[in-house]
Amino acid sequence: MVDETPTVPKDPAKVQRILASAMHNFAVHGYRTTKTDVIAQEADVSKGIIFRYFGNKAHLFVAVLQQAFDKIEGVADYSVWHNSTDLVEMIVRATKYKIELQLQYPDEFGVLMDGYVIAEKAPKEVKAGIKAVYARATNVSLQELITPVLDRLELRPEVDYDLVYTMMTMVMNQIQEETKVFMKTHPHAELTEFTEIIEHAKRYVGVVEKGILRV
Amino acid sequence: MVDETPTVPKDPAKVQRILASAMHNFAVHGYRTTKTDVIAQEADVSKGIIFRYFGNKAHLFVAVLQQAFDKIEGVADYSVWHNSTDLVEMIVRATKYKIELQLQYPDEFGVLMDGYVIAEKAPKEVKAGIKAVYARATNVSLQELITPVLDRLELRPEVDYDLVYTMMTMVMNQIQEETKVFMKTHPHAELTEFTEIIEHAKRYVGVVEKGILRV
Amino acid sequence: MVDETPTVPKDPAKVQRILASAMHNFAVHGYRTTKTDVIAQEADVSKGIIFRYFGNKAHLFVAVLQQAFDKIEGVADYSVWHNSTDLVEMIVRATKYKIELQLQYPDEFGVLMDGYVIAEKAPKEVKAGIKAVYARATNVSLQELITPVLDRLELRPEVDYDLVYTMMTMVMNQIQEETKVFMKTHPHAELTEFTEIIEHAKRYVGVVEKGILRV
Amino acid sequence: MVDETPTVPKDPAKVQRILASAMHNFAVHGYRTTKTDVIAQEADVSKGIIFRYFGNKAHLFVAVLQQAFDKIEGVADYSVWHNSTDLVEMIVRATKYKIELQLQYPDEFGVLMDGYVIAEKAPKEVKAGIKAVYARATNVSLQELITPVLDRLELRPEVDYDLVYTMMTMVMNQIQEETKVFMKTHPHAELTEFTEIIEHAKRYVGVVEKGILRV
DNA sequence: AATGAATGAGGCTTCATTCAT
DNA sequence: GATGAATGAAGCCTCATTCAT
Repeated sequence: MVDETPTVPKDPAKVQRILASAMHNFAVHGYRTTKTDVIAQEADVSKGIIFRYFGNKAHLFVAVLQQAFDKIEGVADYSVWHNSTDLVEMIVRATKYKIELQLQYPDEFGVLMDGYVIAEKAPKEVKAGIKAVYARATNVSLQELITPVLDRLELRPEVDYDLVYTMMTMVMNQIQEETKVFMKTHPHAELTEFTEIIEHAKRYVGVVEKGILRV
Repeated sequence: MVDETPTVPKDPAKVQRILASAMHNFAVHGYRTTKTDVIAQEADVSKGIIFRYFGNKAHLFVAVLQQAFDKIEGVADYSVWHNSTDLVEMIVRATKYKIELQLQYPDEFGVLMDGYVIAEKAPKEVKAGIKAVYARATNVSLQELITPVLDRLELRPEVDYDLVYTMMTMVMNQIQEETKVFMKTHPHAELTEFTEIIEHAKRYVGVVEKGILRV
Repeated sequence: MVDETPTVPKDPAKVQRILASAMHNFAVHGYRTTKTDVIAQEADVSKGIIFRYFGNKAHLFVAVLQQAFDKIEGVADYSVWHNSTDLVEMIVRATKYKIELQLQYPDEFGVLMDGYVIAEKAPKEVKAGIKAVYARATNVSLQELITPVLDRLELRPEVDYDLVYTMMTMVMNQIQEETKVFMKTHPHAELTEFTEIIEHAKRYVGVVEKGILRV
Repeated sequence: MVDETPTVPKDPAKVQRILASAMHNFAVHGYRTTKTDVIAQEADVSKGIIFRYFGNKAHLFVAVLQQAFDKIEGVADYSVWHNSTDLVEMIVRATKYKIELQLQYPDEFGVLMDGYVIAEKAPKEVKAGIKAVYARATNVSLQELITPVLDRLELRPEVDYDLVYTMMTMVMNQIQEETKVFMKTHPHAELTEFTEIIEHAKRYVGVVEKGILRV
C-alpha cells in the first residue's frame, strides 16, 4: 500500500466536511452518478482541495468507505453481543444496537451496504481499494461473537456451529433488509418505532432455535 | 405505465438482438459503465435504432429488466415447487431448478439481481420504471407456492404461514448468494457441481423445520 | 506500431481541415499552448470529432507532424538537387526550391523545424511518436544528393566527402535561418524578394569551395 | 524595460536559490512543463515568495534568462578569443572555452539555447521580455572579436569581414550542436573527452580558410 | 425507415495565483 | 514579510443523443 498523496497537510474540519459530503452523495447516488463538483459544493470547499487531499475521485471513494468502516467499527460495542444468555436475547440486543447505528450513521451504512456491489462494476482503479478495505475490515467475525452463547446451549447432533452461524447471518440479513425498507418510508423514525421489526427478529430466532414443526 | 415511444414499428429480430446485447452488458458492467455504442455493435444494429426503438438508455434498461422478468417468468415451472410433500424436498427441487435457470440465463439473473440496487442510484428517470417492473413482477408470490406444502404439515402454534414464508425466503436468498459466489469462481459449472450447495439448502430447511436445539 | 483508432470512417475534408488547423496552431503556438477547442473551432468541426479521429491531442500532434513530412516529401523534387554541375548551382537551386516550399507550406515547415525540440520537453506519450516520424523520414540523405556533384570535383587531399557534407549542412542551416527571419518580417513575400538570401548562399558556398584566404 | 514588481525588498540568498532552481527546471523540462511548486520546493522557499519576488511565472522565466546571460557573460574571458594569430587557433581556444562553460553551466546554456524558441510559442506576456533580454545580450558581437585576427590575414578580394563572421558563426553553431549531442549521451564527460569535436572544429575552419577545392 | 458520423454538454483533473494567518 | 493551503479558471476527454443522408 502506497500513501497516495505523500504529505499534504489537511485541515481536519475540511477533510470531515468533504468525507461527509462524499459519504452522503455516494450513499444516495452511487459512485458514477456522484459529481466531484457537488461534493465540493456541499462540503463548502473548492473543487481543487478534494484532489489535493485525496488525489482523485477513486481514492476519495475508498477513503469514504474506510471511514464508514472506522466509524461503525469505532462505536461498535461488542459487549452488546457477547453477554447474552440465549440467542433471542442476543438478536434483540444486536438488532436494537444495529438499528441505532443505522439511525445515527445512515450514510455510512448505505455506503458499506453496496460498497461491494459497486466494486464489481467500478473502474478497476477503485476495485482493489474497495476490496482492501473490506479485507481489512473482516477481522471481528460474527461467528466468534456467537460462539460463547452457543457454548451454553445443547444443540441437536446434526447441527454444528457453522450452520448456526449461517442461520443467524440469514436472520441478520433479513432484519437488515426490513430495517432498510422501513427507514426508507420513515426517514426520521426513532428506535421505539422499530418494535415490530424487533418482534420479527425474535420470531425468526425462535424458529432457528425450535423449528416450525410441532414435535 | 407510459408507452415510451408512441407508435414506432419495430423489427422484432432487431429488438431481440438489442435486448440480448443490452442484457449481457448491463449484467456484466452495470448501467453507467455500459455504453450504447457497444450495445449497438454487439447487437449488429445501428446506434440510431436503439434510440428510435427505446427512446433513451434509461428506457432501454427498463425494457431489459422487463424482459429479464418475462423470460424467467415464462420458463418458470411452478409444478416443480408445488408437488412436494415436505419442505426439504421442495427446497431441493426449487434450488436445482433455480440453479438451472441461472446457468441458462445468467445475464437475466444478473440484471434482476442488482436492478433494484441500481434503481436507487439511477437517474430518476429510470427509477420509476424499474420500480414499476418489480411491482408488476411480484405477482406470483412464493407464499402461495409454499402454502399447499404447509397445509400438509403440523406447525407449532406460535408459527403462522407468513413466518414460514419469510424463513424460506431467507434460505432462498442464502442459497442464491452461495450460488452467485460459486458461479463467479466456476463460470462454466454444470448442475452436478452444485451438490454441496444443495446439501446446504437441505440443512438450512432442516433447521427451519426442527430448530437447532436438542429437545 | 498499433493503429490507434481502429477503423473510424473519416470525412477527408474534415480530416484535412483539422490537420490544417492543428498544423497552423502547433506551428504558431507549440504543443502545450495549443488548445483542442481552438483547433476544432478553426477547423469548423466539433470538439468531439478530433478525438474520434485522432484519439487524443498527442496522437493528433504526431499525425500533424507526419503530414508535414509527407507533404514536403511528396512535393520534393530531388532532380533539382541532382543535376547540378557545381555546388554553387546546386545551392542556388536548392535554396530557391526550399524557399518556395516554405512560402507554400509555412506551417508544415514550422512544425517540422521545432518538432524535435518539442519532443524533448513533450509528455512522453508524444515523444516516441515524434521520434518515430523523424526516424521514418530520414530516408533520403543530403549526403547522397551531394555525392554526384562532388564526384565531378577535385578536392584537396585532406578533405573527404563527410566534411563537405557537414559544411553544406551548415550553409543550408544558415540559409534556413535567414529565410525564417526574413519571412517573419515579410510574411507575404514572394520568391523574387529572396534574391539577397540567394546571393548569400552563393557567397557561403564560394567560401566552402575556395576559402577566404588569398592564395 | 519595465521593473516587474516595483519595490519589493528581496532576500538575495532566496532570489539566488529560486533562480537556480528555476534555471535547472526550465532547462530540463521547458517552460510549460515546469511547475512553480517544484521550483519552490527545490529552492527551499515558499511558493508565495516566488510571486512576491517575480510577479508571475513568465517574469520569473525572463529573470532566469537574464541571469543565464549575465552568468555566462560575467565569466566570459574574451582574451581567449582575442589573442590568437589565426582562425584555427581561435576556434580551438573558443571551442574549448565554450565547452568548459557548458560543462560548468549546463542549465544556463540549456535555457539560453531554447529561450528564443520558447519566445515564439510563449504567452505573449513573456515574449517581449525574452526578446528584450536577447536584444540586450547581443551587445558584444562575435564580429568585433574576430576582427583583430582578420586584420592579420590577407583575404580574397570578394570576401569581406561580414562574410567571415557569418561563416564562423556557422562553424560555432555546428560545434555547439555536436557538443549538445555528445553531452546528451555523455552527461558527465570532461573536457578531455571532447578532443574529437575540437578536431572537427579545426577541419571546419580549415575549409573556411582554404576551401575544399584543390587549387 | 435506418444509419452512424457528428455534436457538445458535462465530467475529472491540473496548476498558476491569491490571501488569511 | 513570509508562508503554503486554498482557489477556480481552464484544459482534455467521454459518450448519450441527434439528424443529414
